[in-house]
This record gives sequence, structure tokens and C-alpha cells, in this order.
Amino acid sequence: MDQLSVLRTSTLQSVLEKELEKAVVSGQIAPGARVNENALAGQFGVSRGPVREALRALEAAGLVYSIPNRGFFVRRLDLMEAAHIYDVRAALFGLAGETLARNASDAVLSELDRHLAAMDEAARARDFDAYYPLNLSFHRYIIEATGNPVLANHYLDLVKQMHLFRARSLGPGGGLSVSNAEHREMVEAVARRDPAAAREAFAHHVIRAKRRLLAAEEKEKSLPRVD
Amino acid sequence: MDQLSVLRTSTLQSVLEKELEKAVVSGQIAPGARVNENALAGQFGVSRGPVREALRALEAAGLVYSIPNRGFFVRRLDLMEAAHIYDVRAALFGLAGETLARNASDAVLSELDRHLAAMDEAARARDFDAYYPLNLSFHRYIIEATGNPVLANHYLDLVKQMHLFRARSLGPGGGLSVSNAEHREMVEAVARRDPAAAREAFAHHVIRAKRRLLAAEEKEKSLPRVD
DNA sequence: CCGTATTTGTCCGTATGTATG
DNA sequence: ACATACATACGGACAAATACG
Repeated sequence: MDQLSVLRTSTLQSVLEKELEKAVVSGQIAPGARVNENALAGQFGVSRGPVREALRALEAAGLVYSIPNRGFFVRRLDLMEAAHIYDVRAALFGLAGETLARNASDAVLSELDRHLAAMDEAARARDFDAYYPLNLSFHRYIIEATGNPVLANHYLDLVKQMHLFRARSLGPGGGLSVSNAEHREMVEAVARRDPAAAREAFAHHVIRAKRRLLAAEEKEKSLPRVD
Repeated sequence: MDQLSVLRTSTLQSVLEKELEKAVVSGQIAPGARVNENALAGQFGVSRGPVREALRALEAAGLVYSIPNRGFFVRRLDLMEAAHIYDVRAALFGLAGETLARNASDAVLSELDRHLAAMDEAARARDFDAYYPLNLSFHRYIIEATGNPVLANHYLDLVKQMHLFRARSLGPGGGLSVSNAEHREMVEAVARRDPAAAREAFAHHVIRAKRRLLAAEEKEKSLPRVD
């Protein structure tokens, strides 16, 4: 079952890669779990060749790793790796802010304002379910509006990898309105055409997320473990 | 010929991946060239399976790309892509400087000084052949001394990709002593434990390289083409 | 525009290595 | 420690798509 409904639109490998990436990032295949080539090939109704190629691509993307003669495993991040990813993400996001401050068009600026207003409304209504996707789309729009695909690819790779950390995407901590205040600061620096301030605001936004993660973990450690 | 001398130390795929990466980065297989799976398999004395897996890994690393039913091609960078890579490299290298300024040990600091002294000597002697590898090892040491493997991997990926631009690594422009003056500024900021200044100095070092590239290209364009 | 040669995409069989009782 | 079961690594073959004459 779950046969590939897509026929001949592209290679099996590319379809499998997208499908497996979804399964890994969504946690459908848990971090640390072993990936069985035969089982996957059977599920998708294909042979092991395309499956292996797709897994090699995911390996290079840092989502799975392989041990010779043992197979593929979903990567699992420990706290230190997660912190390292946050630091790199902050640097890249800072570059995004700097870039936008230098050469964002007026159309981009007003689009940023639109996102900001929508999130403000959700924040006032304390509607987390509405805020979360808006927040995602805001960040994604920023990265793509830079016009630097190298930056976008590396950044989005890191976001995918963050899903491999056990503590799932702890949303905007400190409350929705606090988070959106940071967003406003970011957009204003871009509108002022101040690259240095924009870089600082954008990078700091990510660093704050890292600090919340570290703080939460520290708290976790001081509590008695139940699992 | 050129059979794989390594037997059973690891998988064929990983050996092929390293070997093909060398061939691509060194320009042995020219940017834009098509890669023939059968030919490669024959050259290395293996079957096409491991070759295809290795190529998928290199595809994810951005060194080759594939067109369905047409095969793999070595990626070729145009000027804009090269500029984008430089911008991201600058941001990452800036993070490296910031990180070192925060937590480099005394051992790391003195190792940086050693590199600096060696390059100073080569610069005074105007010995470019000696300076070049020292410069490479200086940059590599910096990236690894940060202790952030995520940063190191992304940075090194970008360095590899730069080899796919037609104008091969134009070394330190503006003369060896100018280049090393920038290095000194970088190391001093780290020694002062000044993260902001270090980030600035490190990032600027890369941005200057980008500007030299753009200037050289602009000059190129105004000249009559001969090829 | 059609036929042929070449190359890719996929599948399957076998050997080798690893885990487990 | 040994044997068995299982999964991976690799090679080889067939079909489909592309390139070329």
C-alpha cells in the first residue's frame, strides 16, 4: 500500500527523497531509528536501488547517517549539536537581514509589513494556532526575499535538521507579543536601510531562541527524570 | 586502470565519493562536463550502483547536478552565484571569528600567532609558493578551532564549490603583505577577546576577496574577448 | 521524420558482513 | 563459541528515454 501515485513526472529517486524527508522531518521515523531498505522498497513498491540513492542524498543533507554493512539511521541531535546549529542559523539569518536592508524593494517591505500586521492580530487574540504558521511563512519569506539561493538552501537545511532534536520546535517563547516585538524591530531596521542594525536584530532573534532552548534543558536536567 | 587500491576498508561508495570530489574540485573533470556513469564504473573497476550513489552525494553537496534521463553534469558557477557564495562564506567566517574571540584557548591563540609569523616571513621574502599553502592551512585551522562542526562543514562545502567558478582561486590580491595585514587584524581582535571586532575583521577579509573578484570580472568584460 | 546506438533508470540475484539465539 | 537468520553491498541484466545520423 501507499504506492507512489506520481507516475513518470520525475525519477523515483527524487520522489522518494522528498517522501523520506517528510517522514524524517515530521518525526514519522523517529530520530535514532534504523531505516530498513527492504521495508521501504516494499512500502513504496520500488526496488532498493532508488531507495539507496535517496538515502545518500538525505545523508549529505545531514538527516540520516550510515554505518558500513549496518545500514542507515535517522540522525539524532544532542544538545551541543543543536546549539551549534542555532549559532550558524543566527549568522545566516543575520546575513539575510543585512542583505534585505541593502536591497529590499518597496514591494518586499510592504509584504513584510503585511506579515507583521497579521501576526500582531493573532498575538492580540492570543491565537497560537493562527500565529504559528504565520511565523513560519514570515521567516521563509525573508529568506527567499534575499535573492541569495545559497543562503536560502543552507538556512533551510539547518531548519530541517533542528527537527531531529528531541524537544520539538518550542514555539516563540516569552509569549506571542514579545516575539512579534522582535519581528517589528527587525523589519524597522530593514525599512531604515540600516544593514548593521538589521543584521544584529535578525541574528539576535535566533540567538534568543537558542537561549530559551538551553534554559529549558537546564531546567529539565535539574528535575527528576521520568522516562 | 587506476583501479581502487583500497580494499574493504570501507564502502566503495565512500571511496568513489572522495575520489570524484577530488576530480571535480581539481578541475580534472571540467565544470559543465557531462559525467558518464559507465565510463566511471569502468575506470574504477566497479559497477554503476556505487557510482550513482556517490554522484547523488556530490549532487547534494552542490558539486554536480542531474537532469532526469540525461545524466549528471559538473556544476558550473556564474558570477552571480560566486558572489552569493562569497556573501555566505563571509557570514560564516565572521561567526568563526566571533566564536574564537569568545572561547579560544591560549593554545589556539599561540597557534594562530605561529601561522601569522610563518606567513609574515613568506610575505617578506615574496615567496608566493610558500605563502599559498600557509594561507590555506591558516584558514582551515581557524574553522576547525571554533569547535563548531556545523560551521566547519558548511564553510568547507562553500570553499569546494568556489572551485567550480571559471576564474580559479585568485590568491591573495593586493600583495602578500596586505593580505597578512588583514590576518594580523583578525588575530588581534581575537586576542583582545572582542567578538564584534573579530566578526567584522573576519567577514571583511572574505568580502575583500569578493570585491577583488568582481573588479577583475568587470575589467575582463571591458576587454575584447579572445576565446 | 525515422531508425539506430548509446546512456540512463530500474530491478533482481548473489556474496558478504552483522546480529542473535 | 557456533550456527542460523537477516540486512546490506555490489554486480549484472533488461527496459525506457535520449541523442545522433
